[in-house]
Amino acid sequence: MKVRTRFAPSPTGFMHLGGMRTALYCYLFAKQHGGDFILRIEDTDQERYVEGAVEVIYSSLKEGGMDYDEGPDKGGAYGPYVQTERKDIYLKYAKELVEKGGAYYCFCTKERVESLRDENGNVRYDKHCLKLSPEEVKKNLDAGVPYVIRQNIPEKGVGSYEDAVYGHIAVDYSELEDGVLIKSDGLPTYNFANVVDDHLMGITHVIRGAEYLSSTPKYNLMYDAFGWERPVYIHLPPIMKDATRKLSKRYGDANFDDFISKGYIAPAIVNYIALLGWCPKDNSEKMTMQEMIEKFSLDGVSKSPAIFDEVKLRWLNGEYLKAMGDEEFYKISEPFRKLSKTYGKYDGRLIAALLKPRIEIMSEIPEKIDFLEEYGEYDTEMFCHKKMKTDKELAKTVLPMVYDTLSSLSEFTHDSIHDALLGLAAEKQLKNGQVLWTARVALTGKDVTPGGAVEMAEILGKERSLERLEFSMKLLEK
RNA sequence: GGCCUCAUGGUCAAGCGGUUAAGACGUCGCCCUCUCACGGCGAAAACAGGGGUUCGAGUCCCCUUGGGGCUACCA
Repeated sequence: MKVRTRFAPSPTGFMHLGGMRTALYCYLFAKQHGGDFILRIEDTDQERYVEGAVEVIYSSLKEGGMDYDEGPDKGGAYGPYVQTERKDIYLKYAKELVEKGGAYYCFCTKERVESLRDENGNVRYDKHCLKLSPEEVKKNLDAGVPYVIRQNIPEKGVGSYEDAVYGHIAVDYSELEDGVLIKSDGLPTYNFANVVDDHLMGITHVIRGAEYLSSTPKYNLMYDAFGWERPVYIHLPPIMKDATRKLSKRYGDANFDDFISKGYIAPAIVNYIALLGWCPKDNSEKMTMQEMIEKFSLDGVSKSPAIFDEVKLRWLNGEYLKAMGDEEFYKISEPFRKLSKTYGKYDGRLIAALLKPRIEIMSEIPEKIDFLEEYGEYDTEMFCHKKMKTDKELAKTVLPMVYDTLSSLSEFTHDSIHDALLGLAAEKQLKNGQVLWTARVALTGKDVTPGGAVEMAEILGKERSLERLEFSMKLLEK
């Protein structure tokens, strides 16, 4: 049988990393088995619906490289893929479940249900309406009395199943309550819709967060009552912000889009979250999507919560950046270079190439290069460097030589500057560092720069380099 | 509160009865080097606690502690 998995988010906000990882595992598992990955929108909670959230789900999955085979914007043989568009289907199956004894109509008012609240504040429905005779039910229905449809959970017995990650799970039915399947607005709750849809859409493997671990026996009861085959369950441990808080949209820092705008790239994010809760057999860390598809395996999925570590994500992102071609980095870094005051004034390709191995996320770009535009009076103590064997007196003699050397250059390229400066050092019997350190300080007025004297001169260009050398020579005379 | 569930360095994690308890990030040190970064080498750093089972337990069982989840006409 063909494997079919589904990612079923509710459009209540932005795409957060926890959901992203669930989608990823669904995708990896399906693709590994040559199966289909389906996107279904669970929008039965009208109150939490957020405008635009569906589009974010589409674009995030696409950016993340998780192309779904069927979905609302893609079509497929099992549509529609939006639950509110499937309303009639649920009601039909709910009625069928009532016939089969797995559910029943409930006409109780909210007030009455509220009055059932126990000392812990938990409401547990007392099956009051289960005792209604068919005639009474029909009478109420005909009279248009508002109703919900509740699941009929056995009062005794144990519901158990084998989870592919957590193993044997057993819950006593007495712990479960007769939850609402169809709400008074006629829409189904998640508890019902997911069962009906997963069956109708031929989902073979249900992959979702571990928060459903203990309610799964309720779903199995429905599968059984309908006479449907239960899917394989694969529950996933949560991703945490820290030891006690789950990573959630509420903190506003777990959105995929936020990471993109901070200068992380999608493949790195996806690669990183894959590692939260899963470890490939060979312990690989940096993997392409294709490699992840090949290596994915359920016995490598862990059961314990994983804390999201942005420091490691940064590192991985940096690895991706370093492995990227210069031209590609030049292109994707454009929006971030634009944020710098140097934008448009220097050779963008040179700057990009210099930056690529030195940053982990692209939002670091402006601060790394803005110094190019901040040249001015600086502390000449920087010329003193013990290890380089440099000091101010040396600078006074070296700088004019550097000036002459550079000004005589007809071609101002990395190689020509490099050869000229090293040639100067050799000729004057100086250490490379004595010339280069001195030149770099004079050119930038900084003790730390991304790149050495040669790179700095190249970026600044001949005219600006000479100006700055001149400025530095005067500064030293003061 | 009840029920489900989890527990190896700071973090991600390998391990699936016998190992000097991997690896990665981070931290620190050294090397390379014109600073920074890259790269290379190295170090510190863990089986939550207590009982069993066993010749032998991080690995199996129980309890304790701690964490997470469920307990909605939310998903």
